[in-house]
Amino acid sequence: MPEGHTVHRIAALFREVFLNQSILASSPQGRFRDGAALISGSVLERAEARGKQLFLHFESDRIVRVHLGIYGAWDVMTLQGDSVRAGSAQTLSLGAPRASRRRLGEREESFDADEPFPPAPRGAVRLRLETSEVVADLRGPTACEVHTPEEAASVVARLGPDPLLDTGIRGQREFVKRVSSTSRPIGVVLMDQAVVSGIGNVYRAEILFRHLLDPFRPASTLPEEVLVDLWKDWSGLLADGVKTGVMLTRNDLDSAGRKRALRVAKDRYFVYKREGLPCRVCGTHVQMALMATRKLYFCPQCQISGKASS
DNA sequence: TCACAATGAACAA
DNA sequence: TGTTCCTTGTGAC
Repeated sequence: MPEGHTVHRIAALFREVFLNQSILASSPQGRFRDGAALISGSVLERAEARGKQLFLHFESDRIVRVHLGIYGAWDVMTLQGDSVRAGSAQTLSLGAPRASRRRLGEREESFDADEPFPPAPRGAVRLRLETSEVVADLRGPTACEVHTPEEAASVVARLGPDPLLDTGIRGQREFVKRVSSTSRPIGVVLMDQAVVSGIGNVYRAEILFRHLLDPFRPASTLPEEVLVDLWKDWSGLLADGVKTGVMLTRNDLDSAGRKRALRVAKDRYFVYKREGLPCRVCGTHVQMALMATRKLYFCPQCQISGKASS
């Protein structure tokens, strides 16, 4: 996934292309046929992200909640250039108009494709949202459901603060309170969406490294100033991820290195998926351990044994 | 062709 | 703690 930054980008893109428009909804795959029928033809009134959850508010108090899970993705295709003309039957009969695709999910890409618009669904499309100029295909989500406002509210109520929504001191206080009230390992707690929204397996490992924290240390033993730093760091990383579409967590790069890392995934991280490779700071081999059923990467020197006994 | 991993989380026991 | 679900791309054969 699609960690928190991806979902905020999707919400922003949907506001850009779908807001206040009547949307055709369908489920080419069939597994969301009833839900799609409930909303099809109605106007999208709001599109919002909270952590990893996307909420699409349609008329008549119908809210579609989408959670991409570990490999869900949206494929968004828009007509380019003379979009209105290109979409007309007359132009279509002349040949395929040019479409632009943008995928937002486990990997983002954009490319041009010479194919008719709207393109035929490829693969298992759970939900297709469509106007005359834009098609968005959803594949592989963990959750895609139509909610009442009450049901949506109860989902939101179970989520920890999101730095993009809970700005200022309130979000920070809520984060500090929720983290410090549990003795579970900080590496587990950062992944818990009831504690803080939007952090996934990549950001978890990278944030812990950036603060030279032992992932196994009980959260309740961390000083408040460390927790404040963690919150501020997550806020900055999330904002940066939303802006660039990339999880670039290294803060040891010059501008050329940063530019390269935006292109090359292997250059983006301190420890994530770098098991056995030398730590970028101390050269010790990065280790991997399972934590909260997920692969956790860390530097045993920087984060555990090498730390001053503070 | 096939096994497997992947940025996630709900559920059972 | 372990199992299950969702889908696709990759890399080994």
